[in-house]
Amino acid sequence: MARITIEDVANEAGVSITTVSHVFSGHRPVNAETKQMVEQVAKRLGYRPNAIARSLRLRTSQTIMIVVPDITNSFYPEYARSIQDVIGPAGFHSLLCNTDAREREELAFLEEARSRRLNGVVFVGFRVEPEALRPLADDGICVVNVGGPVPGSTIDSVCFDDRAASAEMTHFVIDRYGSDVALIDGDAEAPVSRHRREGFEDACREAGVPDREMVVLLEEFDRAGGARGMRALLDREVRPRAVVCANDMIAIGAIDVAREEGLRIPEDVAITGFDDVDLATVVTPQLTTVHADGPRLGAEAGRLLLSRMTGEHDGEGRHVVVPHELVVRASA
Amino acid sequence: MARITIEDVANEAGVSITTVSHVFSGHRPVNAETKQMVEQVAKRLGYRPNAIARSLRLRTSQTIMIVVPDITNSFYPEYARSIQDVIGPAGFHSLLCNTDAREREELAFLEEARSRRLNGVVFVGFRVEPEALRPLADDGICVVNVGGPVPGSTIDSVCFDDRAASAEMTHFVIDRYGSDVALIDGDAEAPVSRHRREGFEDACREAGVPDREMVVLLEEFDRAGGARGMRALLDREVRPRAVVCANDMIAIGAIDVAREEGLRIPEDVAITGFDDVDLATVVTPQLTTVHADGPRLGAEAGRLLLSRMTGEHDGEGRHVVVPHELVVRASA
DNA sequence: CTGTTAGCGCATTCAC
DNA sequence: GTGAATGCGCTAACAG
Repeated sequence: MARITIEDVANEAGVSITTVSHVFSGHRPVNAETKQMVEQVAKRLGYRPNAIARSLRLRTSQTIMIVVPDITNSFYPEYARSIQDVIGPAGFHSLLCNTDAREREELAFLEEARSRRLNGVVFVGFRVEPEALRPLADDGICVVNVGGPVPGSTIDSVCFDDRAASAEMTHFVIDRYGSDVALIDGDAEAPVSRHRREGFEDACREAGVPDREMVVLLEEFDRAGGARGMRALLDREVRPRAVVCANDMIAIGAIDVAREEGLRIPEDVAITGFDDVDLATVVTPQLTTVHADGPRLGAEAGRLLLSRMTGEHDGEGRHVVVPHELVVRASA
Repeated sequence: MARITIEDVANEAGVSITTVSHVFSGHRPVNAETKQMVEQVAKRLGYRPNAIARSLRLRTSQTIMIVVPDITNSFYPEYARSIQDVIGPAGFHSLLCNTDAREREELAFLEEARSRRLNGVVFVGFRVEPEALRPLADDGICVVNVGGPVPGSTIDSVCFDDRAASAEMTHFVIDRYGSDVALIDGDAEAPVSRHRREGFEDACREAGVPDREMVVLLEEFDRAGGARGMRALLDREVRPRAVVCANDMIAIGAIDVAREEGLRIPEDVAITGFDDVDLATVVTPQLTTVHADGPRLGAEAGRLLLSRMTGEHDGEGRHVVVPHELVVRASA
């Protein structure tokens, strides 16, 4: 129960703690016999180096924090896994943190990252401005924002061109089904939703839909939100011919109620998603959606972060846009 | 860039570090004015207590580790989230760790937990015996194993009765479609798969299926594994009338290829899942499956862990079995 | 090749 | 009500 320390090992082995330290770190040559002996003693005693003490001394925890809004949306686990795949081999650990898209949690995790002297943070913010990341960068924490750049900082950023993608999808839908189209968006404030909404509006305007006739609903980025939105849409006097959804989960929810109501998809209503998560090919009909490559996004973010943490890159923040792709399947 | 320490604050405020420490901890009364002043200085300087130093001193990190085999299977994120929901309010943080069901990773995380002097670990092991948890318990780490108990230890455990559930499902299927039934299991070694396989075999035997005619395939616990398994099954001379799958992801994969082959479900083949993840109600036809309540499992695990970490309970490990339920939908 | 020593930043025991 | 001093366990000068 009383933890074995490096000192216990040193005493037992009859050497100094310095020697023990070095047999573990390899930072300086140690006599082969001594080394072996120390290793044996350590094993016998069940010694485990105290990572906390080491972190304190080294002033680095070799760990990063991955902040996501909803771990329940499979887009994020895949994305997170991909980050881990790139930073893990370099010897970094990671904390996966779920904010539920709440401002308080977002801020709390950011503070937490400072407290724990983390080496890096990859942040998907829904409530908090990217500006909130500046203090971290000032503390020397490497950060990449998933979203827009933070000018004049060392903060890197990665994103999809959500606005363009959403506009493309909307154009596609209008071409096929006419301008009687609605959007079920995911969230009033989150940057993603704003961008996807703007893209939708861009396309509508270009198609000559007057502003006042644009149908935009704000729900939540999940299946229940999609269901609510679809119900609201079906209650209207004129039902939309096509429904663009701000992500796949919403689209699934929309499909749920469309089918409940006996509507055929896409014959009666066309429905599109966004993200192209696994679910998209599980629903019937398979979702027409925007393929937003989560793993790719994560890998990109991981690479940026890693190059900064290793010191390979410093200076002004870089910005990379990950390409998306329209995937036309059966739902529209 | 140079981190502000408690000493900086003390100097700037013209008090001792002891005082600063106490205004933050509240562990001893501090003159109201002094207190306010210190707080102001701290804010102005952007002081953040160093959690690492604190952990070293206090010998507790207030954090736990949640180890899962596949963060990409939505069962686990939901489960993990639920653990966090119970331990978070008590002031504990958590690390979510993904092993990809690999022995090396499982062991590495366990060691990691010891190194980091974590307060608790909730472990879902696929490769490593529960016995491997003993050293953690010996170190004073609170641990709950998701699976069987570890006799004579302070390790708590939670599980579903996988074997019974699997047998129930198999019985149900045999009742409906006859004894021409196959199992696509998920993994040769993992305890879950073993139990689900045993349940399947129990039921087959009871139904009079001779051992040598039992069809049991071992694939992986994911969609691709299910697809492979189903293809193998369809290549056989006599195709099974019903296919029991060891989890929902496998079942989805099986459905994918059944539909590709133009088979009707359940008219031509019945297919069942296990877990009842979100996907189960997204596929067509909706999955008949065993509802294994991930959030409930997590909550139970979290409760056990918390009661131990707070010292409310100590002594012999407790074991709780979370009830399951057969959910009959359209696929069988 | 090995050991002594000085902190890393904080909480806390004594002493005042 | 406040402060000085000690040590949590470890690494890395520095000094043999």
